[in-house]
Amino acid sequence: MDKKSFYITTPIYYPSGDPHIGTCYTTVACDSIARYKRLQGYDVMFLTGTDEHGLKIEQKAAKEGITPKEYVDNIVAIFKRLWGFMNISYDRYIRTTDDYHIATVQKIFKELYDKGYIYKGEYKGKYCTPCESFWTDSQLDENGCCPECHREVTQASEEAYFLKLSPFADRIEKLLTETDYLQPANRAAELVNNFIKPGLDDLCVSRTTFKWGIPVTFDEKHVVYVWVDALTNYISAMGFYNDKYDDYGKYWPADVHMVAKDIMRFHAIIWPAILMALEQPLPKHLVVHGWISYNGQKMSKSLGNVVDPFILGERYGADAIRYHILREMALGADSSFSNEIMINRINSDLANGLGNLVSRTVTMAEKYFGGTLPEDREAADVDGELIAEAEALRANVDGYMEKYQLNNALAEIFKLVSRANKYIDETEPWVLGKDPAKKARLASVLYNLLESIRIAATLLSCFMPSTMPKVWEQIGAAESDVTYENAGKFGVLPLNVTVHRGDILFPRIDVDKEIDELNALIGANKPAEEKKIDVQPVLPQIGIEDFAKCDLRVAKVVACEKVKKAKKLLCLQLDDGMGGRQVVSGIAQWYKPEDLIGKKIIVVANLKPVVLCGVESNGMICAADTSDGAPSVIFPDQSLPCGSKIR
RNA sequence: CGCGGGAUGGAGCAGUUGGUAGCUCGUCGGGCUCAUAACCCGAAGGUCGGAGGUUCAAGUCCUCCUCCCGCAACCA
Repeated sequence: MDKKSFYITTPIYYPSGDPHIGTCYTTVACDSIARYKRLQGYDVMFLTGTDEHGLKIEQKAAKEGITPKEYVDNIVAIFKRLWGFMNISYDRYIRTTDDYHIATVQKIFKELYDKGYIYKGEYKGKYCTPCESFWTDSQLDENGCCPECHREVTQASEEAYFLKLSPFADRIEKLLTETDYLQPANRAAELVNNFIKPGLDDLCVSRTTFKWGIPVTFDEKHVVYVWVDALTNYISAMGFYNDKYDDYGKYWPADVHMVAKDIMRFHAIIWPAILMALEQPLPKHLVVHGWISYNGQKMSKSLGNVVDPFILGERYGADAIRYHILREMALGADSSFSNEIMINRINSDLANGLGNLVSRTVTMAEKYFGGTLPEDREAADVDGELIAEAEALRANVDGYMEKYQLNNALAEIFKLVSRANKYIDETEPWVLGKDPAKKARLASVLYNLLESIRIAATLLSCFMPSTMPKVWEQIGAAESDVTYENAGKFGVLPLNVTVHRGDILFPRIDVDKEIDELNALIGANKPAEEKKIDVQPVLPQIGIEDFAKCDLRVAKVVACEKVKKAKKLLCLQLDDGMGGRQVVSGIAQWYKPEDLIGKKIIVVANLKPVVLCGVESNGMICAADTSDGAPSVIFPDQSLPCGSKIR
């Protein structure tokens, strides 16, 4: 008889940098679901991979003087090493540079073109000739110039292919609002209001300005632009329109695409549209999770607060990291990460709770019975509650797993761990141990504990796959005891089970000491990173007369406040030695008003006035760009008089 | 009035279809000693952002307001 199939995917990650804790979260969550489904007996297909084309990759590779393929090969190796390290049990790893994927994309592109969903049009935007790149207005730098080379851009257009989305708008809206496709469903409003109601724009799906992509077969100067390339990985990996695999009929439609909220839009709107155009079935669920923030801040490479999963995993073990991020992260919402929260969680749940429970139970079995329980038993009323909870656990966990609420599933399992710890206090086995007449009762108590542990550890093995087998070993459970089937039953271990005391499962961590050491590690990394500033090319030469046009002056900040309605703007009142002036500067994220008041700074005094967010600005404050994107205001010699001219 | 999310004991969060406000951590007190200074019990601590309204009854529904966080706009 055929097993029921279950197909789950992570996004394919863009290898423009090393993987971090956020990519880790998605992947670990998918892995745990995949393992749970396997435990339940499903025929699981778990797909992950990398999205390897695009301008950014091409440029990064060029900068390092290697081919794009060499560049992505290097990063993919890091991804795979991390997934190995984190025990990710993916069944297939797709790279969009694989031949079979390329073949699929080309066929799909041609089919959509033949059907009339893709048409040739004009792509308009700001174009930088030296970089051969188009930029949207929001990508341009502060001077309205190219964000890469900071030279002027021109309004230009190029020929490009577009995918029609409007024919699918109604169906997509219904998909989002009337089905359980999108989870959590409350995000549907956001999508509908922002993208569908204003009218779906046709999507640019090809480019001629870079080469690192999949060529359009019938128009060689075009390469396929990200959407049709990346999203179709979910079906090309199953052999759709290619000869590499033959599982499309078996696994498609996918049961779950899991993504972070930043790419929800593409999976909620564009991907269904592509499938509708291809007349293929739609995936069953799109599960969207939030971001992990670090000490309340958004995690970003430029802020230097990206959590490196390798460092943490080496210190605490992959399972502890897996547990922490799964336990802390509620499905829909963002969650904050900090070293302190993580260590406390590991200590209280894993070391004090589960690890200690196993330790004390196994120790008592050895101490009182030499490791092997006698077969005589004596039940008592207090046993009932524990046993009932243990027997009900699997069904409760199932319920949460169905809804992909992994944090709640884990909470449920740890309730049983707590209950078992309490049971030890209730039954006082150390008292029973002193009375030879209570041997049978003591054996019952320890057996009930071992059984509770067995059930919890069986279910937990999906979340912490490397540690739970050690638990099984310690409590004397055989492989046949730790099945899904047996996780729903109490009384599976043999009556005369033999335990084997082992190493401490999760060592307790000294919080203060550990945090100091982690901070030291981060501190050690910082200076090294600062050396890696991308030095920007020097602008074209100018004559001294051009420079003389800039009137730079020393001025003192006499007052400073945030501009209302603007997040990034500070409004400064300056004493420029000429009666004063008001300047608006986009540094509110990095400087507080009190940081600047009373200080002398350098101002470009003859800049044309502009109005920003309704406030007039007469000049510009000089600041240096730093490696992390934050400006660093230049403070001149504070004894200089206001109005001093700089040349 | 750009879109959306949020505001609940010290911290982080639950609160389903409205009916005595819960959980985890932390704090304080007690118990126990099998265990990884772990475990168990108890206590303190909240006018559920503010103001109105609907209702016998609102954290939970309606209106207005304040503040925070993403995205969009402004980083001269």
